[in-house]
Amino acid sequence: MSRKLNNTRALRIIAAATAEFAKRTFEGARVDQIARAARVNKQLLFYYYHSKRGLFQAVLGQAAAELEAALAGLPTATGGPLQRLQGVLRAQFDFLARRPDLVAILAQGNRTDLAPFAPAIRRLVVLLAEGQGLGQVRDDVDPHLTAAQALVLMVGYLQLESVVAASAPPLGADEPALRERWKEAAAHLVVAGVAAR
Amino acid sequence: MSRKLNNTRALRIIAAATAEFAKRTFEGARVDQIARAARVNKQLLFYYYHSKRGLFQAVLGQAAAELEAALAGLPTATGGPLQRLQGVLRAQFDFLARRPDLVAILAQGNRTDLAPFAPAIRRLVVLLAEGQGLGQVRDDVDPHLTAAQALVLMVGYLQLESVVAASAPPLGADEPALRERWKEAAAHLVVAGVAAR
DNA sequence: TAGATTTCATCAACCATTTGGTTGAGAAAA
DNA sequence: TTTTCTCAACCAAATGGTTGATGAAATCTA
Repeated sequence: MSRKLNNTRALRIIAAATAEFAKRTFEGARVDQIARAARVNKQLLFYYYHSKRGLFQAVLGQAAAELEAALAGLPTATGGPLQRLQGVLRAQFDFLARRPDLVAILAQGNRTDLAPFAPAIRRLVVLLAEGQGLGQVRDDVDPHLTAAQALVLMVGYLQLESVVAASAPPLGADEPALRERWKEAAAHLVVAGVAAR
Repeated sequence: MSRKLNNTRALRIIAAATAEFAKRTFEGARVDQIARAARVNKQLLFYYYHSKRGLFQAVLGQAAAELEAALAGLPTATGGPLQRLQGVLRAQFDFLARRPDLVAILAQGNRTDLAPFAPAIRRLVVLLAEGQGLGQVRDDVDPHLTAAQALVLMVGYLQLESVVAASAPPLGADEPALRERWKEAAAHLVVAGVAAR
């Protein structure tokens, strides 16, 4: 039962650590608290991951993997490249919005590690290039730059949501939630910005 | 000489604290290090600001004030609302890019405090509304939302610059630096996105 | 104005608590 | 019986915060 238990516990540890690192930042996170939340002895963390930093790397890696897997599994919309682009943008945003912890972790990762958002960007780049091939996306658009803009629009919003909410909100009671409106506006801005006229 | 000295030291403290908080996050920042960098006794920090958090609030307030002052002093471009909008976008980005410490501090502030980027957004809202009045900005554009998008595009980039750089960079040697290209692309995206057709 | 006193500003030395990390030993598999 | 896993107790270092004392202005007093 050790293997099973081990695995289960390792998962619990990663989950707890993800939450803690996301909420409190690497420096702010307390190893003790992670252990308690995972219902494990603190030493187990060091046994598995050697150090706080090692644990964080594990969390980061798993978060990146999760993101990549989720993006790969997104439903492929139908229609032309522009419509598919819009669909992918919406789906990516929805996923990121549902997993703010991943966003927080990965955004921290950028300081130490390589780009964990790369798969998300790549996906967009492909669609944009495809659109250019079909003459539906303007040729003077740089797919990489535009894809990165789209990502920043999504990730940046999720990190600054309270700023946006605090400064923008004359929003009627029945209006769609700010987040939904953002999603639509961002997807629209990108698509409209690259569409060949 | 006490008043002068006090003031000078207070300034040094704020400066040092801004740098430290920006680089290492509130939790990661070490009071000791701030004191050393400001060449003051550690206790002086507590004498002035009572606690680490208090010091951070002071830093945050001063950063917000600095941002507001700088934005107010931006040169007003000439031309129609759209051109002025583009000018303001460029100028705001330039300023924020030159003061990454302010960005880092203010972005942290959002978790605890009210929106410190509000003045920047307001400025954009005014221009957009003006453009709508003149029929140069589409009526279905929500000025608040669009202004926030522009801000996220700028601030988000500065926070995720390494991600963007790591995932996008097939950039030729003589091309303008990534940051410059981003500035232009972002300003263009926003302006083109709202312009009445 | 000289002196007394109160207030402001500054510091070195401390301190209680918390932190990441160890130790050594015992279960449980293999 | 060797390897893998788990834990309670421990520890040195660091951290935010405190104490008590001391120049030096500013304020008051005679």
